[in-house]
Amino acid sequence: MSDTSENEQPRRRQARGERRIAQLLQAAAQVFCTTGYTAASTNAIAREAGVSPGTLYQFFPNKEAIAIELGDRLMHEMRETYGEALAPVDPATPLEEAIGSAVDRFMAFNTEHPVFFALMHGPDLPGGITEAHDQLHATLIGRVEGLLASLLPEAPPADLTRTAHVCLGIYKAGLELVLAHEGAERAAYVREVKNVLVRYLEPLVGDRLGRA
Amino acid sequence: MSDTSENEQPRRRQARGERRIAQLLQAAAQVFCTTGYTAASTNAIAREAGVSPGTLYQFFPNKEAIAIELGDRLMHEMRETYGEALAPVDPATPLEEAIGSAVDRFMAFNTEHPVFFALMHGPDLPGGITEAHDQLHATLIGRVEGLLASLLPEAPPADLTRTAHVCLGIYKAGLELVLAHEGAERAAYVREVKNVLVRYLEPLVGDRLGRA
Amino acid sequence: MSDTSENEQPRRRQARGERRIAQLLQAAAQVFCTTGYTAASTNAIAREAGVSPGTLYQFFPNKEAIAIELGDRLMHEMRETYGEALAPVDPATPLEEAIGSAVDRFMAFNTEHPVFFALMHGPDLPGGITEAHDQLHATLIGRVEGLLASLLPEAPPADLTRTAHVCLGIYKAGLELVLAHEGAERAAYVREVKNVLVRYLEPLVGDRLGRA
Amino acid sequence: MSDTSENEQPRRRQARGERRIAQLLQAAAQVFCTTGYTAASTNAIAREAGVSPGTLYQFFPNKEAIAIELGDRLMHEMRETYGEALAPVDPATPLEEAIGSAVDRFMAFNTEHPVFFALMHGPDLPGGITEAHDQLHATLIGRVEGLLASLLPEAPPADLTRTAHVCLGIYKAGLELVLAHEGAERAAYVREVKNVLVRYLEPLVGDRLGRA
DNA sequence: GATGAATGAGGATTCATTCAT
DNA sequence: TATGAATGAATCCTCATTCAT
Repeated sequence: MSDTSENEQPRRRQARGERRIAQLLQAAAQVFCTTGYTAASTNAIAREAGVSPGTLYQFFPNKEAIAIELGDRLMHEMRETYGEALAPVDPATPLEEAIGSAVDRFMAFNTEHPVFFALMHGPDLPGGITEAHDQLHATLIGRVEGLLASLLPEAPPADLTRTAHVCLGIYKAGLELVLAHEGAERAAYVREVKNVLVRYLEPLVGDRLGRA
Repeated sequence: MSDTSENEQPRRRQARGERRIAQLLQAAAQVFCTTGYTAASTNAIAREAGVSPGTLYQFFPNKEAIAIELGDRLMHEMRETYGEALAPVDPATPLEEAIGSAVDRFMAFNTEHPVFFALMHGPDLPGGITEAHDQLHATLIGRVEGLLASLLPEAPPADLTRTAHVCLGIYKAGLELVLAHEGAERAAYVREVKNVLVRYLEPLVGDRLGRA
Repeated sequence: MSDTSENEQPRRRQARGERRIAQLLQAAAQVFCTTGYTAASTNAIAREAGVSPGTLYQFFPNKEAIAIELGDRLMHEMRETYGEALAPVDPATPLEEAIGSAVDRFMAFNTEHPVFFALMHGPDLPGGITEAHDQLHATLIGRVEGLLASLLPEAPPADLTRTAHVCLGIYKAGLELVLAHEGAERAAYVREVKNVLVRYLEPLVGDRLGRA
Repeated sequence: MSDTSENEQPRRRQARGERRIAQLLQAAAQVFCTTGYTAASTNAIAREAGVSPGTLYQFFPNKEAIAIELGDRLMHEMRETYGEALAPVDPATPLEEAIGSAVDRFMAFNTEHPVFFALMHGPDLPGGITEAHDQLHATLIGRVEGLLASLLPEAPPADLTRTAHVCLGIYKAGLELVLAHEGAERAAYVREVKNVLVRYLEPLVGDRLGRA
């Protein structure tokens, strides 16, 4: 009846739940990485998490929801780790440096969280109907747009969006290659991704530099 | 039962078989496009082809085999339509023209054969275990390498392969964006893809031009 | 922990328990009405009641028990509302009036408590294995027998029971029709039910009237 | 290539399928009778039929479809066995005879096909949303209306429909009682059902007889 | 070759019920 | 008491594949 009992009892309960959720998400990450999103089964996720199927459904209504939550948490962690700082770029920063550091950070995060790729890639049907994927994609596009906005302050919104899509596409394609290689070759691919992006954005940004 | 029948019957049978195979592959293309490779079911393909599942298995041992054959035929048709010409490029051709025409041709083919994208994309698991996908990918890489070889005759093979992977990655990412849009926006994305590729390759090719 | 607490605590607990039980039964009524008895789930009942599944099982050992208790309370309320009066009928009362008022009262109760129908109907298997249903049914039959006994004092028990079953069957069938309609049509069906019962019982009762 | 081969091959195929369908429907009838429609599971039906679940789904898309087909076949058999003759009644026939023979025939059919009752009863939720049940019910109402139309040629359609619903309700309630008893008691209930119906319809038909 | 019936394991999801807290 | 997490069998249904005809 005291405040503590009313606050802590539920907290302890929720704590167990939270642990289970984390455990399930981790298992889901594992399974998504191994088999891909489409082929991943809720039963497999539950098995990987060492719980019964019923338990999974106590926390998530379906596979989609798991993917969405996973994506949310990843984006959250990304923001926490690298800060909202992805966006604002000091106009004085040379383009190569800006791109280089952004790519490095993204890559670091993606190599540490391979699920991210699986989620970005999404289901294999061209149009990709999945909410999870769409949501993640939209968030990413937003962040890239933010970054680009600081680099290309005078670009019309439509162009900016298009450029963001192209950059993200390049990054995703590059990421696939990076993840597929190791060591020196991986590093080489990272360099290529940066190159492609820098060279692609250079002319767009050029005016700014020219004026400065 | 006579000798003649032994000569002609098989021919007729093979002809019928060929028709069936074409029919099945077309149906498979349709289904792959609609549902994606992973989610496509052999039963659905058979239904779409208007034949029984058993018939399908008379020509293909499994889903994989269908995808592989489909990829082969697509590559074949691509070669027939655009010729081996993709590769040899007159060293005098300006880079933009070479890239532009190659992208246009690829894009034309891909828009006419949407399956191609589904096959390239393959199942959604990162590492891509599927033979069908791998095979198609390898062939494509080969062709791109060929094209690049004529542009960068002095590049070491490892660099060439890497560059080919990057170019194909850019192209695939671009294709996804192109297919996702229509009209003017689609055209704009096509332009962007060309831009990206040209700007990426320019410095590599530069020496050649400089020398010329 | 003191003696007083042993006297008062239980009372408070019982009071709370009673409230919980009432709450659960009301929720169960709601769910039974919405989804039918067979399809009703204990989890759904608990959710509807705003408590956890565990709490439900603290008061009821299973779904059956809920239905039984619900039936009991309904019968109890029925008795309290309309009195034991259902049974004793002044022999001088004309049959139509006796039947008419009995049907009206039953119908009023049933329209106010739609669960009643769900419970009477019971699970959809012909033989009705459910205790809940059986118990309710038995009680109802008993009451109808009581009513009939006052109308047909000389009928042999076996006939009386049979007649009671027939009357209850007619009433239940009629109730279904009544509940399925509204307004004037509903009223018309109520009239029909009365008609059927009166006409069915008339000849059986006739002797009594003739003799009197 | 001859007509026979084209006609008979499929026929033989279909023959196997027809047998399976009959077998599945019979199994479904069994299961519906035992457990009721709502609680019946497709797996249980398949098991009862001695086939795998997949086989069941080759012929029926879901439980509903099984029930519908079962109902259709039952109605069909009913019509074939007792003829469309249920409807037209010679105006000279005494009411008791007409009702008596109709009830006898219905009862005979229903005792021989206990599923019928399960299907008529339908799922246990009051509103009964099931197509199978609705369809069967509609057909039955239609037939009863036909019968009544010949007895009450001057009744307005709305009354006729209502009367049909009441009669069918009485019959169904009676059937439940009849099926729940055996031997002499069962016979007694059959008599009661006839009584109820005759007494209910007598006054409505009376004019006709009066005039005759 | 062609058919379509048959399989049975596996998919997502639900549910009555139990148990630690 | 109350909670809500946990269970695991059971639900419906699908699918790649095989096989008798």
